[in-house]
Amino acid sequence: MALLRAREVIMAHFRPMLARHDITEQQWRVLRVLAETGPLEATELANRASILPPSLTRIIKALEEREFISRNKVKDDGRRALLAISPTGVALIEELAPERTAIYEAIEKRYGAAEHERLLDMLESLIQSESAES
Amino acid sequence: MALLRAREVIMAHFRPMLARHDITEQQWRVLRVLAETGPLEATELANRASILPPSLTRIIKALEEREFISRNKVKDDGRRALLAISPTGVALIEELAPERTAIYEAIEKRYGAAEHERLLDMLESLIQSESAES
DNA sequence: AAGATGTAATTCACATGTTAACTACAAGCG
DNA sequence: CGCTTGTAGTTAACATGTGAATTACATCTT
Repeated sequence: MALLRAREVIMAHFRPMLARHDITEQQWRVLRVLAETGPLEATELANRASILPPSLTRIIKALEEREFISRNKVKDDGRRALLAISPTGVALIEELAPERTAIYEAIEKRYGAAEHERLLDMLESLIQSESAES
Repeated sequence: MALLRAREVIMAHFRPMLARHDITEQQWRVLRVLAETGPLEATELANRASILPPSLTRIIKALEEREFISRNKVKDDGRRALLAISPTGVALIEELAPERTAIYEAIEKRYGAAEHERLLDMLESLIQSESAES
């Protein structure tokens, strides 16, 4: 599957950066979503980060132990909890941001900025056409 | 990452079929590669199926136990082994082929055949431009 | 209020992804 | 020949993907 291979070659560029800071790709995704969107409940976070609930449970646990995120129970509903990125987490994201941008720009340079954008549009379109199924 | 989500929505269509026959997506990929290409050594098979060696070792073991594939050591080199799909494996692939085709055609119908082909070309191009790095 | 139903999150079991270390064998080199 | 280097495959350790079952809590219904 071309989608699989494409994702592999892209992520290969980011892995050294993530390994240097001892976080996984998924942990990074979770932190980025929280940094960009603000505090979220677990279900919403799982959707936005494309991570399944069982995985998210484990990731949250790991990130909480390292104090990159915090959790606060929602009153009025004992099930839910609001997850928020901590200052430490924000600092990590900000530290990685320049490198992340540089990597993306390098990819765009090789592949072509216009192609890159067109590819993203097509992928979004594909996701739309398929995810709208009953 | 759009690539991740796109892959998810596509594979979601195939999972019920695979679950019915009690094989995983990766096992299916391995069998298809062997069916299409003929007997291969493990390294080559791993590359073609986009599966890492440790995963392939486990998958081969599982497929061997169910007698979907066979392995024969290469004489002159005690390390290598030729992996080949068995008649049982071929039968499984052939049984699934029509359904697989139908699913792809349904996707093309929703997304557009021309779009689909263009997307594949762009993905291949991206893979080329990135995988050629030193 | 008690029971049925629904929902958020977790836990379980197993398969795979990922990196590093390791084994077994081959090929080159002094 | 014995040693080094290289290569194919495996094993180990840990994180995530995946589907099913479970827990805890809410809400609905009567």
